[in-house]
Amino acid sequence: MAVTLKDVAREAGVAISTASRALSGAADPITSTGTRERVREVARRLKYRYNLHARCLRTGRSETVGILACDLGQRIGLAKLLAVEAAVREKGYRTLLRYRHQAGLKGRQLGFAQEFASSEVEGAIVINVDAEHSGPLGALIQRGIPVVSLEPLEGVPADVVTVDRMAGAYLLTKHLLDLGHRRIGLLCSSLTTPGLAERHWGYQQALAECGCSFDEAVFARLPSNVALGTCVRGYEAARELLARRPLPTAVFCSNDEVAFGAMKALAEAGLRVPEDMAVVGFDDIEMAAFAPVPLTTVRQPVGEQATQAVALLFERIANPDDERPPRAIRLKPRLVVRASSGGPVVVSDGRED
Amino acid sequence: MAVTLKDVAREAGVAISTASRALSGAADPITSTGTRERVREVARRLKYRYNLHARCLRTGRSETVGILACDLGQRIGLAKLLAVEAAVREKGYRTLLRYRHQAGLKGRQLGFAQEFASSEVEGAIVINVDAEHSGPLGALIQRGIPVVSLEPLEGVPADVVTVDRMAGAYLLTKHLLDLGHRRIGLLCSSLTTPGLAERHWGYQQALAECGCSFDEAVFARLPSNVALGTCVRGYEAARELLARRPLPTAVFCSNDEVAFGAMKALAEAGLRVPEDMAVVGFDDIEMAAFAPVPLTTVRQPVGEQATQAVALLFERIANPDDERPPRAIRLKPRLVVRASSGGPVVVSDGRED
DNA sequence: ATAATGGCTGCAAACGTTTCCGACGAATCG
DNA sequence: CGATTCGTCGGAAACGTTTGCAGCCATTAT
Repeated sequence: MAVTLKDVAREAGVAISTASRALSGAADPITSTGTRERVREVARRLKYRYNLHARCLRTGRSETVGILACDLGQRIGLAKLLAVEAAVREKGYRTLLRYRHQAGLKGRQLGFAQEFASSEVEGAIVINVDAEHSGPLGALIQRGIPVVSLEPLEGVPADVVTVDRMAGAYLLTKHLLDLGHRRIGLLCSSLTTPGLAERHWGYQQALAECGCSFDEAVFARLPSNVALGTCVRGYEAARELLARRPLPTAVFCSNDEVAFGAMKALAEAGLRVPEDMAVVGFDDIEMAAFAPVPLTTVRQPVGEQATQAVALLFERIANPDDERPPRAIRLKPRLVVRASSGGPVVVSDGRED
Repeated sequence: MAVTLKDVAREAGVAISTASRALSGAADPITSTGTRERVREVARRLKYRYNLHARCLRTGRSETVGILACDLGQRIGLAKLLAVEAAVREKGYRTLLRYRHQAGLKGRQLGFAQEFASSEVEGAIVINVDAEHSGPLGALIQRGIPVVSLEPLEGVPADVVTVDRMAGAYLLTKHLLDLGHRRIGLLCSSLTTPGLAERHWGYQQALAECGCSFDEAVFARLPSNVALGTCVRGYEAARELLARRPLPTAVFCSNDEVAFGAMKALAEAGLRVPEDMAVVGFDDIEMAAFAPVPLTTVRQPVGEQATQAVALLFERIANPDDERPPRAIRLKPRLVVRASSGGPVVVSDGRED
């Protein structure tokens, strides 16, 4: 059906091997200029396209990296996905997307990482996985396929390029403390999940420096049903928090979407932002500046994270026998002060840590 | 390096073909239960994984569909991407992501659709492409690879499953007219791009029914620099619109992100929503309900669109020789009335058209 | 008891490409 | 002028899998 290398060779009057050389090697004069041009002309005329699987089977390289993600409810995750895709493409590689909706998890217990066929991908970038998949990820690495994660991973010997959430949380909390807040609410889905625990530590550290301590009463958990959407979950958690007394004077939201939800809950309760309650988010998605009250938040260096992760991955791919231990790169986020915290609107770059 | 079928066969004491049959066929008793179990046990022990490229080369099927997208700046496009991925995965196929950042276009003039190698994908879903790529898409179809698009496509014989934007725009405009508005601003990037032109028609049709006509003076074009982000572009366009006189009493934004930008411009100008100016968006992204003023908009049936598109694609894949002409399915969007338009908050389902 | 039947299994070809190796001609050098 | 070298090309093997075909053995029917 499809036109193959044999057709091109026959039409051009050369051997298959010659045709292959004429088409693959870019500048190597392993074929004479005459035949090379002739073969290429024929290939163009016949609309020849190489067969991916034959080439990959023969060369042993698939020129593909897998992108693994579990929950892309937040805009920041999608931004990272796109950034990784761009960085991978920059290297001339393909991207295979493997996405597991949270809702679909119960259907199949098998981790999706181990589902990769042999030589399907040469490496993988993990945007975001829940803990249940760390096992399969380990199996992947054991098969000699390098993995780089954008989130902290426990018990898996993978390189990680993370955004220092602790520093981010510290910056935000410090910012609120500097503005005089002493009772700062906390809205997130868990205190123990790796990425979130980090945030909590940063929050607590800033509190401790100020002589304050964490009061469980200001913590409201997001509903676990992700099908609700992150804004809605933030809204629900905020309503729960607002029912308690005494009210905090500020609230720390685990991401910008949650902050949007919280703002709605505050507005409905007749509370003004930031006069009655300050609000800060996390991520600095584009909409943060367009929130009901422009949102003070912390910016994740998405592009840099993707670039570095992909660079690390390709380094591993190029040196498969290199047994060097997993590396961890932590990128510093940047405080973006807007109106929702009530402070003077400035941007400090937070590199002092 | 990797463990192959030959290793499994040798270890199990059977021929390669037997091992293949024992592992591939699920229930066909083409091998005896004894050997099948034995081979599977060995495969499990050796952690055998089939080689993707060898299998695809032999069978001629790659079990992969490509996902093509050009500009994913809006949340709705990402929602569609994820929905398509889920629907494809449901069918047991892989998804290959091909994304072209708008900014990267000038770099390579080659359309990305024709870049697919032979037998790399069995079909493709187009989320969103600009007109420059319609040529390459045609070439793809000519190679016998079915394509289904989620946006209207000109001059390309592909199936399309679109959301009826004209109906959506009509619903929104009618809604504003019913509320007494007669001068309705229009914020979008172009009046001629397929998807947007549709919207404009719906807008004009509703206007015409009411005896009004379109006044160019209420149309403000979004800045073309997509790197700015959609909210910012909406903000800029709205500022331009607000500088003109007489002011419209309502503004129709080409999507929800633009509406966010517009709201900010309105707030800065001291105008209240909806009292001084009503605002409507398009798409109904999650955040629409969490805008500074909850946004009246039109909901795109994302899940249904993805499911139908994938169904159509697999129908074509299953019947490659079927020469039936391209089909077009138009899904009806649904009006979602919130506070930003000033009407009574209800939800009509717009199926009367 | 012999022939026919049918279930399992092994052999080998094929998918389309890359690449090693040998061969051939021309060109260069001694 | 003969020998060596170099550039160019063709032949053929190999990558790992699926699958048509043929052969084998056990079972059943005649």
